[in-house]
Amino acid sequence: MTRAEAAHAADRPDDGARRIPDRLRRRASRQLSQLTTRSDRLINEGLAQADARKWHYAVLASLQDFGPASQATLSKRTGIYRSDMVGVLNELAERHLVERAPDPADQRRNIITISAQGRRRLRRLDKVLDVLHDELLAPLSPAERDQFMQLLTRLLDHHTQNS
Amino acid sequence: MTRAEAAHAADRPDDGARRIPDRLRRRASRQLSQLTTRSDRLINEGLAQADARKWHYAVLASLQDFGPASQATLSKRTGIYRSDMVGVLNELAERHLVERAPDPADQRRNIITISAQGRRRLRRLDKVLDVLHDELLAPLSPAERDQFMQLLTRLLDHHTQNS
DNA sequence: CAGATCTCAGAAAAACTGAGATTA
DNA sequence: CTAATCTCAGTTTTTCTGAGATCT
Repeated sequence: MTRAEAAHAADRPDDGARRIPDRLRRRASRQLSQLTTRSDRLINEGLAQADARKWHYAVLASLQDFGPASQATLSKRTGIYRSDMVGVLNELAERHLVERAPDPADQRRNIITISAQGRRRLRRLDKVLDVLHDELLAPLSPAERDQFMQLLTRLLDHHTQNS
Repeated sequence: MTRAEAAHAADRPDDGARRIPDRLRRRASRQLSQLTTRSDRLINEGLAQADARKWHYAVLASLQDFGPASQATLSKRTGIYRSDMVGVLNELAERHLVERAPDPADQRRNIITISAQGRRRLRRLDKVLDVLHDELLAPLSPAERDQFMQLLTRLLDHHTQNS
């Protein structure tokens, strides 16, 4: 900071007691997107070390928790765009983590199934993610982590209803 | 969902009491990035209606709260990349919201100052953002909003220290 | 000379759109 | 004929890199 900047900073109205944080730190949208930038970077780099990407995890977890599904259904569940799902599934199928078979009941659809290898992979990625989330949430106590997740989830549910 | 999918879903282990949410909803990183996607969209569209973008607000707010600054300092404060700052300031200067003058003390620097018109603009944008944040945080009580902000800020501060 | 600052051109990654082919 | 599904090609937006010009 230059001398001019420092001098001006000392003039600002809320100086001294400093009860009110500056505008930028008061805006939830900003704190959210800044934290998400950090979080995404942490997760992406961590998963990259395990030769995975977050979409891989999303698809495997969705298949494990909800069972086999068409690509369109998987798109809705994971949030991956229908057009990007193709590529993600190609990567997963190459590694034999999922199987893609035509739906006998509807020839337009593929039915995606997680393989035994895919389940092993998911368990591995879950462990990696546990460690990464422990780092992400490090400053919070277990109770605070629950609280945080609960607030996040309520907000997200509210904004997901109408879409 | 197809019949096959529904049948399989009924087989999944945690069905019934449903104590444990599915994997994807348990991961803070995922909830965070999904909420941020919604939040960013809300804010961007809201600001667009006022012919502004979130970087405009960030720069104006930073200038108002901390006083005139060089572009490099503004970059650090707002999180806008040094190379993108040029374009943002061009847009703001075109609209006469800031003034860009060479620093007499250091000819490499520009000193950016908010104008009277810029301060009016900032007050206007603050009102727009108040409304948008009320929508973003709608499901939370005032106490919960504080709690949420406090948790967010602690997390962000923790991850901003070392960089 | 090393290092900081501003600027520009463009790479990289992610989100998104549109349309063709196939089938219901 | 309309609508859904999968696929591909490509646009848009945002983030980020690198380097040149100028100045300390």
